Amino acid sequence: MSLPLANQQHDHNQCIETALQTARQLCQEKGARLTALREQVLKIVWQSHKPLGAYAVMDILAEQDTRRIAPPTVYRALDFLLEHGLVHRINVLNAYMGCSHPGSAHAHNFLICRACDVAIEFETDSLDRALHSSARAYDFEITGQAIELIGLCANCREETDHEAG
Amino acid sequence: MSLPLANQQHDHNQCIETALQTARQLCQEKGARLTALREQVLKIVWQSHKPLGAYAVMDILAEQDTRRIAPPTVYRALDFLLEHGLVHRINVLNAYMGCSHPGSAHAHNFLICRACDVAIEFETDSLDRALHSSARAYDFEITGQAIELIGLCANCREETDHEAG
DNA sequence: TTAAGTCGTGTAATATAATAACATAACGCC
DNA sequence: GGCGTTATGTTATTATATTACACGACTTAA
Repeated sequence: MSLPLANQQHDHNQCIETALQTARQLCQEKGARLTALREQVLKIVWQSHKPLGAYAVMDILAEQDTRRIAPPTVYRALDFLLEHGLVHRINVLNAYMGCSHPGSAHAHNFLICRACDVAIEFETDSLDRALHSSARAYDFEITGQAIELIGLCANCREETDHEAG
Repeated sequence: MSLPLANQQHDHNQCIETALQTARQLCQEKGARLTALREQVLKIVWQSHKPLGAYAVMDILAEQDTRRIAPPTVYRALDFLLEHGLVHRINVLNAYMGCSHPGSAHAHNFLICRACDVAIEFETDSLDRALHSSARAYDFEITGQAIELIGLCANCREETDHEAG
């Protein structure tokens, strides 16, 4: 199995372009208004594969744009994007990142590297099954989930090994 | 399978007592100092099976004690308790709750009822296996995890059903 | 028994994250 | 154009968490 794109050298502009295109299409289909501001925020969040805090987004927004940007502006845009599945919130980091598979119904599971901060979105049937079977065992109805694994990605572990060895 | 204690009528004083006893023993074994303040905070966190915010803990502490309590006091105590596995942090709620199985090596998975706020700690082999197999697939080394499932517990779902029906 | 060192706690200020409440502007539709 | 709805702007505030430094209590060893 090959490593996820986030861990490889890749043309990230392509990631951004794809994300924006998909977002536009999905919003059009749903009749949701992907306004200039919302698209700008989505693009900022997609600048890298690292989750970005709301205030970081705000700062970048302020740089790109001369007008003064206040927190609600950013949070509203993020809320819109969250609602439509275009970004995810990483709770352990209080941060936001672009969704890699918007549109497709899928669970939101993350591997978060504490060295390089990259967050990798993944899904597996076995995990979903295990989660639902646990919930069933406790007679619990799942309506949302936050699965966040912290650790070291392949790249960073390599570097650490080199330093150590 | 019977419902977890948190969902049943039970003598909660017993929960608290057990938690405190276990904590004292574990700390003694490890040479960690469970000071009066730390024990007091642990007891407060254990007042219920609902995660409690740091500032809520602070308010209760202030009520119990005439001296003024500042945030660092609480956070330091919580940090100590977290370090020694006596409490958990629930990220989706920015809140803390007592650990049901301190001392035993175990993963920290939670079912969080959004109606009654009770959080149930659970563990299953299949979930652990699925998590580790996912991590392996992405060549990722797990060092920490936050598995938080949001939804409705059995009790609350019953009530909702009654209302609806 | 005191001096030095460590660890725990107190205190003030500040950083970071998020929301409330209300005003204004843009858009979509007759 | 006028009207209702949705989006954005603006100010203030709340919620969560940390920094930095001071003080005190206990530990150990000269």
